[in-house]
Amino acid sequence: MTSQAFSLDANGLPDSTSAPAFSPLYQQIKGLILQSLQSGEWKPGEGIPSEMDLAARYRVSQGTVRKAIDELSSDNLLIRRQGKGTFVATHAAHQVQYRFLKLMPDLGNPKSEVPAQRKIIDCKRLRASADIGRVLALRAGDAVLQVRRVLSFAGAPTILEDLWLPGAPFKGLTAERLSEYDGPMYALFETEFGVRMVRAEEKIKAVVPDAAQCKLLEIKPQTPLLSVERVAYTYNDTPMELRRGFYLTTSHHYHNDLN
Amino acid sequence: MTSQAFSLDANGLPDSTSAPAFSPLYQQIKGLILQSLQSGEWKPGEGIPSEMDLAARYRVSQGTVRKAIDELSSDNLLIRRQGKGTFVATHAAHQVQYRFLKLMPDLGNPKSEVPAQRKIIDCKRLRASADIGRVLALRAGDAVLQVRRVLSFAGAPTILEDLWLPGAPFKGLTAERLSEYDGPMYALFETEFGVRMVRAEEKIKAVVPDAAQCKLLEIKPQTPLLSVERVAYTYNDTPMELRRGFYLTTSHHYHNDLN
DNA sequence: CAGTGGTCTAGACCACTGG
DNA sequence: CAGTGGTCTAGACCACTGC
Repeated sequence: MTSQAFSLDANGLPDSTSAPAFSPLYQQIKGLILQSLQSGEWKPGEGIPSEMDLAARYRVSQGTVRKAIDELSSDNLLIRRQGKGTFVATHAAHQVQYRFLKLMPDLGNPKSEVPAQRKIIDCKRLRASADIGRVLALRAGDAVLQVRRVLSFAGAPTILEDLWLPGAPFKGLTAERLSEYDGPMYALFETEFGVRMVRAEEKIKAVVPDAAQCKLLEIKPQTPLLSVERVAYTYNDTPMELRRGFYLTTSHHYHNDLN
Repeated sequence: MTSQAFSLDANGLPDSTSAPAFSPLYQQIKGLILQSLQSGEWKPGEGIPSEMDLAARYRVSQGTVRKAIDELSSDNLLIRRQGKGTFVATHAAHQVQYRFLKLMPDLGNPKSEVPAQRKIIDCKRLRASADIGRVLALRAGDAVLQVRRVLSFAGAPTILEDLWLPGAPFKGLTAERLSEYDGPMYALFETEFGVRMVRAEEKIKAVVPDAAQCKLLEIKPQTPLLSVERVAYTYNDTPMELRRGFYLTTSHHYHNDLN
């Protein structure tokens, strides 16, 4: 790919052709950086070239590159570290163990939380149902990986998760691989399958568990649970995971900041 | 207040006194703008001076003011409109009716949702309990306003809310005022009491309703509900409202975007 | 048309990191 | 110390709004 793939010249002058859709230079730079991230030119955890280097590469000023990186940084795709450089964000960072998990203990601060104990209940391949296929943008009958697992905190089963992954990108994922891996599941997806989850949407309801769920979570019937249905996306807004979690909220809560 | 209340000169040179805590100019400008917002110099919905005017007022460049406004804008305290100016954010904006309410209908897009029907069940003054007082940063025994109301969508009772407000700032708030007002409650707080809610935190659990709640929401016992406990803050991180909502999630869900 | 926010540049200097 | 991101400035021009 050339370093001048965008349609404005270095001074931001628009094409002479009538172009009602105006896109600022820094947005186009942002797009180019995004492409390099998708293509794997810079991998999660690695550093990207310095602002000056990128400015030279794209033939724009440092300020323009800066604004592009600013946005990618606030989108949590890049992480800036003064004096060191700019790095590709990763779920494997030691700092925040579970970036998408918003369940917190009612008492005590989250940081002192002991790491969750994970147990894979089931992991099998099957054909996508209509519902699952639609959410994951698959064709009817495409292969899907289905996983069920339980997370326990301090020995108490607290989260039951069913998740569905498109078969193709996750070829070779087995219960063993999942069990052996010590760290966030999304970190394994990054290192083993090159799939980086960028954002997600959750729909939350209150539900009554069925018998199987009661048994796995060791609760008595009628104990209300939080149903958390998550769709996680990679770059390009491609859905790559459907996950339905059932959270026991007797001593935990789902935390959300509004602004 | 002078226009030079900050401790750096116009070129950003630090005080000669040893100052281990470095604060960039634009952060200080941000603080000054924040003060003007708190003091009511610019009221919700109104426009603030242009970037050039503010730059002159604070004796800095337009770019520095710009960066300050950028942050306030991404904090949802200001709203920029190209060609028109920069305005103080308000809950009264026609566009987004309920900025803090994340309950969405399962079917149909949120925008076509009919406005909620509101009904005040109860509104009384009492002394703060230990729990409430702690959350609202009141002294034990301070006056507190307690409100209970029900929101219905398309005729179906869906949300039961209990809320507690500090008595002093909301002096004069009655069930009548609440009932008569047509619009978001937070908009009424702004216009009638000069209290602007800036951010909030929510803790969500799944619960079983009691008899009174079943009756008000017209549901049968054991129907699980979402318990949404919200603390809302004004400027300065001052807590100004505790609200406990019970959401019926049979045909609605709590929506959350993760990134 | 003037006035607003939005983009872009070029250059200077500061704060932080690591060798 | 050199290299990185972070701040600040000054000036030019663009896109949008409303009179």
